[in-house]
Amino acid sequence: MSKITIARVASEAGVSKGTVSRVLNARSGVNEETRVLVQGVVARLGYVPDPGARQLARRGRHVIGLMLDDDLRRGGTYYGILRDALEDCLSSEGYHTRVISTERGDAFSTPPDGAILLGVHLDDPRPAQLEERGVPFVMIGRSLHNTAWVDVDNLGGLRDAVRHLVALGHRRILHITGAHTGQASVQRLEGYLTGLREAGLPEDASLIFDGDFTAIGGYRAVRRVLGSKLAFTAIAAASDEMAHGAVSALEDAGLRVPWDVSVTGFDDIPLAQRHALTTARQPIAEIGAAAAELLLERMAGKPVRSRLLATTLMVRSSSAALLSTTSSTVHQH
Amino acid sequence: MSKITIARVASEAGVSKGTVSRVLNARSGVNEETRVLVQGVVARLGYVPDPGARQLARRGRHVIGLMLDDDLRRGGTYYGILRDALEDCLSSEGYHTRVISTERGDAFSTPPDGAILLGVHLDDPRPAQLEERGVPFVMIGRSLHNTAWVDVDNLGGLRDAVRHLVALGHRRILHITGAHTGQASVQRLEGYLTGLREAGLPEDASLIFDGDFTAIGGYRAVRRVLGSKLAFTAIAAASDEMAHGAVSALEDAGLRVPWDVSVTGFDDIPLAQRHALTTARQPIAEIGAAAAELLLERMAGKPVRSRLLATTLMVRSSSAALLSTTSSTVHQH
DNA sequence: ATGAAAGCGCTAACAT
DNA sequence: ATGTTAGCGCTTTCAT
Repeated sequence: MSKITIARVASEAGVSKGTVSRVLNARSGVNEETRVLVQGVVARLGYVPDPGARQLARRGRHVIGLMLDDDLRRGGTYYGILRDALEDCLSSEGYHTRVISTERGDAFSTPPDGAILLGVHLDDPRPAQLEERGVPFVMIGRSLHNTAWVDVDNLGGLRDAVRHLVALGHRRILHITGAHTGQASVQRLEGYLTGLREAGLPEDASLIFDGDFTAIGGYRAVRRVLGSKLAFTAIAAASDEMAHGAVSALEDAGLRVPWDVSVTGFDDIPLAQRHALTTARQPIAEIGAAAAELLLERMAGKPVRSRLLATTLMVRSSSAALLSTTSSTVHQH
Repeated sequence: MSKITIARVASEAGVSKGTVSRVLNARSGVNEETRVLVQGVVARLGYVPDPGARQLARRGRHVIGLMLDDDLRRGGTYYGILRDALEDCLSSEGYHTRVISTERGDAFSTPPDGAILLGVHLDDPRPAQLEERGVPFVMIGRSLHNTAWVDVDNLGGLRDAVRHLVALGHRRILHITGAHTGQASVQRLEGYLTGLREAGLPEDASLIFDGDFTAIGGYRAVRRVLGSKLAFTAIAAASDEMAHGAVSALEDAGLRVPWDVSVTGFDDIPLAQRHALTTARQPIAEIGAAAAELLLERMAGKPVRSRLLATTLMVRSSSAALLSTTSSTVHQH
């Protein structure tokens, strides 16, 4: 059984390759009857156009650069999934993804035909460089530039976590922040504050603890909290890693999650599932898909668009209703 | 400036497209002089072959499957780097990498022309499935099967770390193991024991602590150690994550690294550099390159070969010579 | 509205 | 050892 080509579809439908192509690409100027006929044959044969041939014939260019600094690339979980999602979407459209390491300096020896930027900083030179060279691009994460971007609703995610905790009866909710440098941390902190505000709870700076997105950071934050005799019943961390560290520290101090303290994370990495952590899930695959879509639009010369994707609160067993006794409030053990 | 094609390279080099193609694909039957000449022009022009056209022109589809379970793919650091290395090597040979998720079950709707297997378990069905379908493959990590594999010398790496600690004067060296299930953990433990044996030190089961490859696991292991009044001056952890957790726990207990305790890791992830951790570096990119090479050999019908890659001990400031006073031995604080 | 034919950039036979 | 040429599967003129 050899591969099904457009020629096969054409002959089987009794039309020319050109007509089949027109149908495939939803081009105008095809008789409704013929269109239906061809679509039928396509479906029956299970024909899938060859992406490579397609791009080749379209005379377009086909290389998409995935630009990131090595640190991010080595940074873990997020990158792998995102990369896979991106590749999935783009390769089916006939594009080929190439990783361009900022550090290796091979950035522009051969500019790609389009680019996806990861980990863009405020004074990042890449957007300007690409602009200058006329390479269309989409950034993952928001920016001030007037460019296309895709981002997750960090604020909304943390706000949802706080809402959830408030609904469970919690009033003394701590927040462990991520690294100061990132936009995401700032937005998540803002989400935390928004959640408190919505619930009519006071914003109390003493409830906010610095983390660094690592499990150890979360662990240590809780250690500090416990050392400070602060009263609290819940912790909304800015990442799953930190939430995991926080849970561990609570356990090591003899507190039980969720009975004594409720904890929520952010991201929904596999670790969150393993530890049954309530968390705001980032739709990483969707972010990749959206980025691919927007980039293709840009490459087609369409106007700049951006997308903010919502998180989904995954309620698991690290959060529970506050017991209605006053004694349940945790004081220094 | 229009796109640079093989024709452009050919004319610029004063040869035919065929010759350029032969050079590009490292085919035999090209004069050394011409080869160098063409390579020069390719480099000067920054020519990159169009992946689509390439795939189209080749008869077969030339698709390499990257098979892993989603858990591994989401597992972080290692995967991202490896994937990049693999893609680098394979795409320059005209192959296209496709991620095949074991869980998504799309494994064999269209079998790839070759496959790289990650995270193979003892009773993994994939090797047999591939064998049955005649798909050549290479596994990353050793196995009992008579198949090609690439692996890092886990035993040697840990042994080197222990040797290093012994050379610094350490005698009471702890080991924190990884997850029990993995081959890598077992081999690293074996390396630890080998190191002790070489130095004429006794194998003492009470010096071995269970970790789980996470920072929190390392942190907790050290907590247990400190709670047990065990005397020790160094820790050889089976991963950087765990070493990092161990260092944190030591610090939190008022001990200073490396003055009071020396710590070594394994992997050399970016975190190890940030925290100046002495560690056995895994040559991840080389592993990818070797896997690509061996797979290409297999696909060319050459005999099965395997490769064991050495680690490199990166000596940084988490390890130091043992002070020659007896009092430097750490007891329960 | 449809068909015929000319490429897109590349590889692989077949010549030389 | 190198040049020549015929496609690979598709889109896109240009005819009809």
